[in-house]
Amino acid sequence: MNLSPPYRPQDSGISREGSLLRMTPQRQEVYRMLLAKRDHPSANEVFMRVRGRLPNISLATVYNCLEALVEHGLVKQVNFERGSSRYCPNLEAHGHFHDASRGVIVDVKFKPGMTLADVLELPEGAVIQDVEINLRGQLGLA
Amino acid sequence: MNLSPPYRPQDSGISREGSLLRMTPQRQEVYRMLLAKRDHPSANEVFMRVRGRLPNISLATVYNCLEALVEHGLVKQVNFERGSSRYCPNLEAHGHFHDASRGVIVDVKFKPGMTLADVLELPEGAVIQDVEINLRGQLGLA
DNA sequence: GATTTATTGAGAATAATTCTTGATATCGGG
DNA sequence: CCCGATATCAAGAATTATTCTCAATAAATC
Repeated sequence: MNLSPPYRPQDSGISREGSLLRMTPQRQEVYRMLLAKRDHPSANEVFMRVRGRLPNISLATVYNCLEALVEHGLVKQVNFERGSSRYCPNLEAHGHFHDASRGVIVDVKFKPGMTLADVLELPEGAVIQDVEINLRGQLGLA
Repeated sequence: MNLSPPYRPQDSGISREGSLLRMTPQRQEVYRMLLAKRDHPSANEVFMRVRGRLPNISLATVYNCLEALVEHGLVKQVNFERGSSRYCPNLEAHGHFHDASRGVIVDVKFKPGMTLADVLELPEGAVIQDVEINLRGQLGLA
């Protein structure tokens, strides 16, 4: 998979879910930025970062790209309370810890072999499509 | 604690957290509605239900009341993706399962004695103020 | 009882996101 | 390779849930 511009049709087809995702220059750059700095940026933050390489990109296009990446399973959308959505390229099952006083969100791993089903009484016969675990608080000193 | 109108000052003082909450007729009615039908209504749904008894209440006041109840720990605010916030009077630690095809949100209990800390590798020394667990999918036949 | 503070209701304002539209770009079939 | 069908883009308008502003009322405090 080639993520460098210029865009060439043969770059298309990145996806982890149903249909293929056409990897346009805009989507490439948005995805690249998410991989480069994994600090859970908002759409607007992605917009500002991406403008360095694509000065003509619009915020609406950033939203479109993020939506496409999320729909194709390359990126996770993270929502804390009613704040703006944030985006995370970590595809492993994990939660998020938000320290508002430091203004950071960090990934929280599962203990090896553990899942939510080990602690929750899931409804009988339920099919789970997606799980979201959000913690709020203060990180330790380190 | 008296939750019936008319409002009398001695009804004040309901709270599970820091300062006391003045239990005005509006807050009473909003809280009463949440307890009466625990289907995780949005602010607007609460507004419509509360109008039966308080025809002059405004949506802004419903938001104010919900905010006050949440701040004082009597009600939990539940957020799914970017939809409107929903409100839940179940104060036990629990998660929420959202079945979009049925349009319902159900509470999901923890297994006895279990907590998130049993499955997550929490950051060393972190102080957790709040936890949110949201599941999306389809409930079983029952 | 007078003064201060909190709450209410009505509507305006805000913020994040989505929608609309016309222009471009890509795809697939012949 | 050319052409119609589709997809994507950018710009700005529109939407939606929520918050803010402010004058009026109510309750708490002095």
